[in-house]
Parts: sequence; structure tokens; C-alpha cells
Amino acid sequence: MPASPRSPERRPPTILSIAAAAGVSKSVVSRVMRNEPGVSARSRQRVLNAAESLGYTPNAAARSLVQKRSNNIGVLVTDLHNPFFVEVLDGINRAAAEHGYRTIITTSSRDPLSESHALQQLIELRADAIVLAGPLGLGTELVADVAGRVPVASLEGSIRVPSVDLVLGDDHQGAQLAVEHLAALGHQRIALIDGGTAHAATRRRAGYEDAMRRLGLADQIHVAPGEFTEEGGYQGVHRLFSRPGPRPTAVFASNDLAAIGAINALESLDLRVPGDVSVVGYDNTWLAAMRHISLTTIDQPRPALGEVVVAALLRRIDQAGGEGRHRLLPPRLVVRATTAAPRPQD
Amino acid sequence: MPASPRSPERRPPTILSIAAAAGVSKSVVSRVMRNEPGVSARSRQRVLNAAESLGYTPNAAARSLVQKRSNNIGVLVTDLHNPFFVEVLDGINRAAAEHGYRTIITTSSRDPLSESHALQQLIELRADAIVLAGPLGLGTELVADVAGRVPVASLEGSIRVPSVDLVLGDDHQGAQLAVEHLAALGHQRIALIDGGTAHAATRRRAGYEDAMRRLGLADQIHVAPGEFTEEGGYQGVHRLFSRPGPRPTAVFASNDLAAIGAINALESLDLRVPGDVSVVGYDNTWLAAMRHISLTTIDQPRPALGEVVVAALLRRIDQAGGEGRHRLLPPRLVVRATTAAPRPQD
DNA sequence: ATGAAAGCGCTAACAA
DNA sequence: TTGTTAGCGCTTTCAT
Repeated sequence: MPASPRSPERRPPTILSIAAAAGVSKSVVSRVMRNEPGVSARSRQRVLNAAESLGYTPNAAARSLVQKRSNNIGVLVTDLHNPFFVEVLDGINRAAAEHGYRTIITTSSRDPLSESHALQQLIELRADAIVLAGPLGLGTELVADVAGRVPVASLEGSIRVPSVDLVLGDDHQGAQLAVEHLAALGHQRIALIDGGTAHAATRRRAGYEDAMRRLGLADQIHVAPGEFTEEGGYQGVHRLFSRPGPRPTAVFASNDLAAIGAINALESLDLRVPGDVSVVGYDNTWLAAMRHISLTTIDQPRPALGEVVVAALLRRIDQAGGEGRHRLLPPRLVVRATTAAPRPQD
Repeated sequence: MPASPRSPERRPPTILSIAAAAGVSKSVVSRVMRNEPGVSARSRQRVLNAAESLGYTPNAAARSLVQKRSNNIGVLVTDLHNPFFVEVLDGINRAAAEHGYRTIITTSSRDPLSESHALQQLIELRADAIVLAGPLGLGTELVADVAGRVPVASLEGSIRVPSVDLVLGDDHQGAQLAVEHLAALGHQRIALIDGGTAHAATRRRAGYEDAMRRLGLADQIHVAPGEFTEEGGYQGVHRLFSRPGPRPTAVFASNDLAAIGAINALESLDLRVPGDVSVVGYDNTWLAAMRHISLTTIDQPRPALGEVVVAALLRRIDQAGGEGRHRLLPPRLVVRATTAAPRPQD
């Protein structure tokens, strides 16, 4: 009888294969693989050789099973299409790597079921900690449950669970910077295009309204419904400019994507930016920096957000428990080409 | 003595805890968790109740250790900043989910060391299959080694390993579509901004050159070095328009990002798009569709690329071995607002 | 329909 | 310095 069908059936080498090939016990192999001391140079070399020639790779499942840790940080990202989260991810990856962790990214479409599946995956993989990134539709209950098993930190402000660390940009202050910048240029009719249901949108709206009031522009407050998308910004402007009464001379969009949509809508209305209308965005993603866009915007320290969130998690990993801390990172105004003084007659 | 320090020490429930709570053996619990038949309705219900109330989640490490499969497909993405890959990822996720697989994304910075680390992670996690997405600096040798252990499919054309499936857009044809479109509008001096080292750039360049020759425009072939980035397109145009001789009337940029950079560079030279110069991009990412950009471009079926790559992997999973197949998906011209006939005097 | 037992590949005492 | 042993949490025969 032929020994085997066409399928090679060649199972990956295990610690035992290496031990046999090197003529030592599997403990020695284990020690070598983990760079532990207490192995003779000769044994070490033989093990290394055997591992190399057999193409040995440790089985993370087996290791994590006994060690009860995976050295992985799971990141649940809901919207990879928004450059903001990709840029935060850069910071997460860097910080994680710096501390000996690797990152596992899972994504979900934006329904709660898909989100909880993705979360479930991270839990089953026994990630040592979990980052929640992006607008989440997850219920507080579920998040609380997860946070009871594994350290969780969130970049989404709507998560209010006692043991979850929150790392956010100070959107309230950022929105004020935007309004103050426009007001300093001489604008008064400054409208906001809202960002929808994400919590950041709420905070930015509040900052906008507070700043307007503080500047004595309370009666100029106008908020158009919108989304954190180009389409949202586009629609927002159309709504804003189709209502009766004097038109805004400046538009503050809730994020860069919406700002780009807003610019386009203004163009479609034959309005020049910034000649007729000034536009400010939020996030300072690479989109805003593109020369064709050159958007005045509020910078969020995106990599720093990622780094801080990892730091929070590391703290929780080696000392479980404790109240969730909230960190607010400062925003910064970045002036580019989409803002200018209003036209004299306005 | 106090029972425990402040750290709860509450280890997650295991199959044994559930068995005890439900008053059955762990085999029964295992069957219930896997939806196997052959369990009495009563037992099943008791197990489900116990699992629910203790918040039980199976340990993927333990399961994958014994099953020798993780139900995960690993995806190595090198450039999440390029929307193209994000959109392909959508297709991968969808197709994987449809077949009972979940996706694990790992990223790397663009150096070979970081890439091989990410790959290593996927192997240690014993992903059932691996997708290589994005420009890779990995050596053939390493990829071949990995492909010997686990099914691998690649979206990067430079990978030439016998057992690796390749799924690519037909860039040669796509580039021809771009050139033909421009030629049909009346353009002759059609320049290409190259895309750098990614293999797709090479294929697009060849398609461009072939089409130019076929159209009798061989002496109009001009290729400026570039990159798959906005900056690359920007620099490319500046190089193109600073050389002596008649200027191009049309620019074909190797991808959408570069096209946007090109448009900006043209604007900085006081040239109108498409009035003075037409621009065509490649990929048809959402960037191209943004109204503010409205780029004529070559569509790649991004979700379909993801779906086909998963299909290839599934085939390999349940029947290892076999030569790598190469699939080429057809591109499609999408005409938007950045192309028009050349000026009469040109 | 259920349970007992072996073992997946590894680490972590412990013994030698 | 090395080897032996006992699990980690689960699935999978094999009995019952």
C-alpha cells in the first residue's frame, strides 16, 4: 500500500521533534526558545540548529494555554476607512511593539452583532488587553462584561464603564479653537455641521456652542445634522445654505471627511473657499494635509492617542482593577488654506 | 489569613466549571458548545444556562491546539493608509465570514524585518491560511517557507512562489484602457507617472507603453519616476513639466493617490484640470469618487479581489498542494471630471 | 445519551 | 545543567 495520499500530511515540527533532533529533552528546547539562561552553550547551539533546519515555529496556542497570556493586544476597529483610526493604529502598534506586545486587529461592519462577534473573537483568542477604537454600537452591559475579563481601554467616548480607561482628544477645547480662529478672522455667522452619533460629535458640538456663546455669538449658532463622512458634510452644507436668512460665512465641519464634503458642496453652489466661505475640519488626517485640499483643521495627536491607550492597558495588565481613568489629550489648530477673513460686505 | 489580595484572581470559567454547574460531564458541555447532536434537550438547556450565567467563552487556544485549526484567516497588510487595501479587506472579511472564518489583520511598517515579524505572528497563531496584501519586501525564500506550512495567497504580484496563489487586477489591460481613453479624446502627449517598486506599478507601466506603441505614439512615451503616494504624484508632475520640449497634455498616474498629487502639482503650475491637462488615476478608491476630486480612473474590483483571494485559500485549505493559480480580474474605465479633449492649440 | 480517558504542544515546578 | 512530570482547556475516541 502506498504510504500516503497526495496530501503531504507533514505536520509542523513540535518542541519534541526538535528535542529529538538535538538530542536533548524538550525542557531544554523550551528554555532555548524563550532565551532563558541555564543552558549550556553546546545544547543551545544544537537546539538552535535543529530548530532552524526543521523550520520550527512555536505554537502560540499551546504557549498561551499554559502561560495564560498571549502577548497580543486586540484592537477592535469599526471604521478602517476613516484615516483617523488608521493613524491612531500606528501609535498603538508602535507602543505595543515597544513593550513586547503584538497587535491583532479585528474589524466589524457597523452593526452591534458584527461588533460583538469581533469582540468575541478577541476574547476567544485571549488577547491580553483590548482597545475599542471607533464608533461603537455595543451596549454598556456587554462592554462591562468584557472589561470584567480583560483590560479594556476605549477611544470612543460613549463607553462609560467604570473599569474601562478612556483616552480621548479634548474635543470640547478643539471645537473652541476652531470657533475662536474663525471669529478672530472676523466671522460671526459660523455654522456647525454635526457629526452624527459618535460621541466625539457631541463633544465637538458642545464646544462649538460654548465658544459661540462666550464670544457673544449665541444667536448665530446653527447646527446642521451631518455625519463623519464626505456625504455627511455635503448634505450638511446644502441644508445650511438652503434655509432662509443670511448665509453662514464660515462652516465648521465635525471632521476632515465632512469638511471635504462641505467644500465640494460649496463649490457646487458656486461659492469659493475661502473667498466666500471659510471651512474648518477636525482631526488633521493626511487628507487635510493633501495639497489639493489644504484644509484648516484641528489636529488631534493621533499616534499619541494610540500610545496613551496602550500605556493605560499595560498598567492594567500588570495590576488589574482600579477605576477607569480618563485622559484628555490637547488639540491644536492647524491653519491652512481654507480659512480667511469674510468678505467685507458680509 | 486573608484569602486573596486585591487582585480578584478570578480566572475565566472553563468547560469544567460549566460541567460542574450543570451537573454533567465536560464532554456534554463540549458537545453543546459545538452544537453537536446527541445531547438530551434537558442537558443542553442546563449547559446553556450554566454557560450563560457564568459568562463562559471557549478558549480558542485550547480548541485550536487539539483541532489543529483556528478558523482564522490571517491577513498581512503593509499599508492600511492606502484606501485600496482597506476596500479589498472588506471583500476578504465578507467572504471569510461567509465560510465560517474570521479574519486577523496584522500590519507592518514597510521594512522586511517588521514584515517577517508580522508573518511570524500569523504562523504562531496558526492561522489556517494567510493573505499577503500590499507591497512586500519579503524574500521569495521566506514566503516559500511559509507557503510550505500554510496556504498562502497574495495580492502582490511580485511574489513568485510556485505554491502561492496570486490574485491581481489586470493592470496591463487597465493601463491600456487609460491610454485609449485619453487617445480617443485626442491626446497624444500622454505621460505616465510611475508607481515605484510595487509590482502593480511595473505592470501598469508595461500596459501604458504597449498601448502607446499600438496607437502609434511610441515617440510620445514619457515615464516620470513616482510613488503610490500623493507626494509621488506631485513630484512626478514637477519632473514631467520641468523638462524641455512640448509638455504633456495628459497624465496617467499609477494610482489614485498619485493622481491627486498630480492634480495638485498641476494647479501649482497654474494649469487647469482638465482644461489644460487631463489626469487619469488607478484603483477607483473612494478618494477618486469624492466630489471635490471626481477623478477619472481605472476601477479595480476591490471587494471581488478580496473574495477571490479567500476562495483560493479555501480551496487550498481543504485540499493542500497544487500549483499556484494566477487569477487576473478585469479593470474598468470610470470617466469622471478630470479628463477632456486637449486644447485645440495643443 | 453520557462519561472516562488520552492527548494536542507547550511551560513550569521539581528532582536529579 | 538537565530531565521528568504535571497540567493549561479543550476535543475526540471509546466505553458504558
